[in-house]
Amino acid sequence: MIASRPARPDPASVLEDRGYRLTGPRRSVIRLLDRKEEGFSAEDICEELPGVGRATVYRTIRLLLDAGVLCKLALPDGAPKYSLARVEHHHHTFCVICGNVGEFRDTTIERLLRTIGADIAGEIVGHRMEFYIVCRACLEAPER
Amino acid sequence: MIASRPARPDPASVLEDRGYRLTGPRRSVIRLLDRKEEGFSAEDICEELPGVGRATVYRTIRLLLDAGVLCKLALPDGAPKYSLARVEHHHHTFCVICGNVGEFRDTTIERLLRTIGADIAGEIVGHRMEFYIVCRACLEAPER
DNA sequence: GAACATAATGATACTTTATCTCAATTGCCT
DNA sequence: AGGCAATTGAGATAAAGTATCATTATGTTC
Repeated sequence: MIASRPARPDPASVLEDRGYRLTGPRRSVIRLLDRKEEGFSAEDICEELPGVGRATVYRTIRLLLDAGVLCKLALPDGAPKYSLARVEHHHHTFCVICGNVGEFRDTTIERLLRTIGADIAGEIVGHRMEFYIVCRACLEAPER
Repeated sequence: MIASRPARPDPASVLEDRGYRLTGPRRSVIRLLDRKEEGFSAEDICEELPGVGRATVYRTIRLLLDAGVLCKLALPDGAPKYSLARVEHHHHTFCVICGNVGEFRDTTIERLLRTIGADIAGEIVGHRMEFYIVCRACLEAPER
C-alpha cells in the first residue's frame, strides 16, 4: 500500500497516541463524523447519537480539536460548525443559502500571508480565512 | 473643511437615514462605542451603560451591524467582539494573549481574493480573514 | 482471564449569551 | 401641544455549552 499523499491521521489512532482511552462513545462519535458531510454542529451529533450523552459529544469534539483532526468554523450567527480535516491546512467556504461547508487549499494564499505579516505590528501565530459563497447547487436550483 | 479621505459615516446619521428614531438609549450606545477601543463585547456595553436595557443594547448592535457601520468578529471561543468600522473594508488582528483587536487593510489581499474566486465552485459573495497574533505590547511585556 | 486503579460517562444542574414578550414610554410629525 | 407608532426595559425564555459527581468501562497487571 503506497499512499498517494501524506496519510490523513485516523482520529481514533490520534486519540490513542495522545494517551486517551478508545471508548465506545468516542468510537461512535468518530465513526459518525467520518461518515458525515462537512459542516455539522455539535447538536447535530447529539441528535444522531441519542445513546451518547451531550457532555461526551462536546468533550470528544474538544479532544479532536485539540488534536488538530477536527476544524471549528465560527460563523457570524448561530452555533459553530465542525468538519474532520481532510486536507492538512486549508480554508473554508460557507454557502449563505444552504449552509454547506467546503474546504479548499491554495498555496498562493499562504505565500501572500507571509508577505502581509510584515505589515502587522506583532507576531502572527495563526490565521483564518473564510469565503461566503452561493454554492453551485444553490446557483442552479430553481429559485427558493 | 475638506476631508482627506472619504468621510466615515456617523452611526447616528446612518440610523436616521434608514428611518430609525434617534432615541436617548441609542445615542448613549453610539457615544460609548465611539469612545471605546476596538474589540468590546455586547456585555461590556451593558455593564458600562447600566441605564440602558440589555435588550436595547443588543438591538442597537444589530441595527448598526445591518447598517454596516459596526463589525462583528466571531472568535473561536467566547462571545463575539465588535468594533466601529474605522476603515471601509478591512480585516482584523486578534491578540491571543491580551485579546486586543486591531484593523488593517491591504489591497493586495483583495486582488488575490478575486484570483482565487476562479478555483471555488460557486459565486463568492463575501469573505473574512483574521490573523491571530501576539501583539507588540505582549511581545515586549515581561513574561506573564 | 480476573482484579484493579482510574479514566470516562451521562443525567442533571448551571452558566453564558442572546432573543422574545408586552405594558409603559418616548420621539417625531403636524 | 397632541397623537400614534416606534422604542424601551424587566423579566421570561431560548440556545449553546460546561461543571458536578455517582456510576461504569477501559487498559493494565498479575
